[in-house]
Amino acid sequence: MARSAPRSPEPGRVVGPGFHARVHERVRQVPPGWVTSYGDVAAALGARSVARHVGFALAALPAGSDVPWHRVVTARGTVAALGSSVARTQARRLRAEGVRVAPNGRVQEFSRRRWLFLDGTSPGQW
DNA sequence: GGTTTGACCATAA
DNA sequence: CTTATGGCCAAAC
Repeated sequence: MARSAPRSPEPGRVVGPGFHARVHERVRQVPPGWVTSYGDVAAALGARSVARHVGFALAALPAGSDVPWHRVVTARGTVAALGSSVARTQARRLRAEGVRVAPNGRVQEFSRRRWLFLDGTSPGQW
């Protein structure tokens, strides 16, 4: 049988083997010009409480990845880790898509640009 | 195979 | 507004 089939988390659990891959897949669904939050991605995967792990999964992305990680901000609509090199890259890439980001990292009209993953399966629901 | 490293969120005071 | 706390664990080294 499959000697290294895509592992899945144990029943009742959201995080587990392959978690990073599932996070990346979700983030790929966010269209240009839209943003979402770590917690929203976590909720789409089944549990808001794992928002932190979504951050971990994005931090683990290799440079040059096709995952649009820059479209993921905090639940308060601000760029995370402000001041860091990734934050500056993120703000630049967002502005390039027409998303206005204030100098303090706040995404303007965040609630209006927030992508909600309504197309996906989210057991957790809102 | 144990240790290290990570970009969060809700709530309370 | 700030600080603290509990929730959460894979992947790379």
